[in-house]
Amino acid sequence: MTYSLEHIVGALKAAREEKGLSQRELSARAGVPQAHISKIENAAVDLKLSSLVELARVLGLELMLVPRSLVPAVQTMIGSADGASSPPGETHRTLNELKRLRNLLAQGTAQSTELPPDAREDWERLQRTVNELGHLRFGPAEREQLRRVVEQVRRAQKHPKRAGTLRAASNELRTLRNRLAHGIAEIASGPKPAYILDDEDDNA
Amino acid sequence: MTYSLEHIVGALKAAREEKGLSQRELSARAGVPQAHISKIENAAVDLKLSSLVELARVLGLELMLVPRSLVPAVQTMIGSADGASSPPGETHRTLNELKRLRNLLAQGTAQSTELPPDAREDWERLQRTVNELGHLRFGPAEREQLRRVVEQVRRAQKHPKRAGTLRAASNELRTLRNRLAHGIAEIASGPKPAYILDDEDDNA
DNA sequence: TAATTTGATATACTTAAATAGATCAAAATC
DNA sequence: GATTTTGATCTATTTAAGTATATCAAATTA
Repeated sequence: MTYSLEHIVGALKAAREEKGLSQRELSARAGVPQAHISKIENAAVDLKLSSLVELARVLGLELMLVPRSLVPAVQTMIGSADGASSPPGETHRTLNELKRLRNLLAQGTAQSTELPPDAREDWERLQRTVNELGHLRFGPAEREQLRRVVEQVRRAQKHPKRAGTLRAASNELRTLRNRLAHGIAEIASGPKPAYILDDEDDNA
Repeated sequence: MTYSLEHIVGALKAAREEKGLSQRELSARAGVPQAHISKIENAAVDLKLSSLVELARVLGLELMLVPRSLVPAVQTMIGSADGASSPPGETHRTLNELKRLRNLLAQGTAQSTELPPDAREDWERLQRTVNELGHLRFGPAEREQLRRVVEQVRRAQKHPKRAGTLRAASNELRTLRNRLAHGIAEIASGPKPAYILDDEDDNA
């Protein structure tokens, strides 16, 4: 296989991992069997253009033919867009942490109607907040804070009647969200995104 | 077929035409049958990645997966690199004109040994000069001048004993070459390319 | 520790890309 | 006007992508 094929195939795998998807999850989204995805990522097939385009689309990528002389410049652009403020692999871990939290909240949703009103409010607030985090950019410290929130939610689910744990988790997640939203404004020179905040915790 | 597939296929055809190649010529270089190239360019097959990569390579292109958000920027870069100082289609016509001239000179080479020494020298000078033109950038006026040179060479071949026609063609081609080389230096801000010129017609 | 998920590999089948070569009408060239 | 070149289409054959499904060992999660 030529360099270019290996490069394409490697980029697909990296993009899948970057999005925190398993091969089975990508399979479900792209309509391609998991076994075939494994072969593709291992360059064990010479895949068809339409298959490549579909996989790329699901992963937020577009296939382009670029004059060879411009390849280094384009690679630099891509690198700048991807690498900003996260160390390698960090995005993957963060997405996995967010996934765990969403799973916990999804599992517990049926039970949350049995909670006292205060706790149910915390639960819903957690769900709203976690949905606001997906596009924000985490560092290791932020991911560690997210992990603590996941722990707190897990403990709260184990002892539903223990007062305050869900509230603490909700507050900490909100703090994390505001801190990240604030940091994004600093990184992105330009007008800040317009947030409509439901809480008084507004540092923007 | 999705937009992206059509885009890729269109870019291949445009690149082939830009280089002044016929489907048969591309076939010979890429090792793909002409009939298949026709189908590819008409989106009548869902071609394999290895075929695409090979065609792209021959055409001076590289296949890249680009984040969707960067596609407009990359397209702008590509447009700037291609479109500089030539109107659409101009490069194609110029390459065809250069091809004609090369063909004429190649056909006439065997006979040129029968020419008087002066005329033979003009012939060789024409051949050297035409080889220096391939990478230079023509406008409509320059292409018209090239066309006149092709006419002059054709006439010289019809009447080999008519004095001066070959010399006139050789001089005009040299003038065109120097003008283009000079123009290139003006377009490309930066150090001028280092030419080693065989003639006194040195305007650099 | 047990259960679940993951990526890799296998079998069997269907569909189509790729190839070789020929041929045609239209366009371009001489 | 005659010849050559071009892009498109055709037939027949071979090879392999794509699919469905199962299974496995290793890794991860609970």
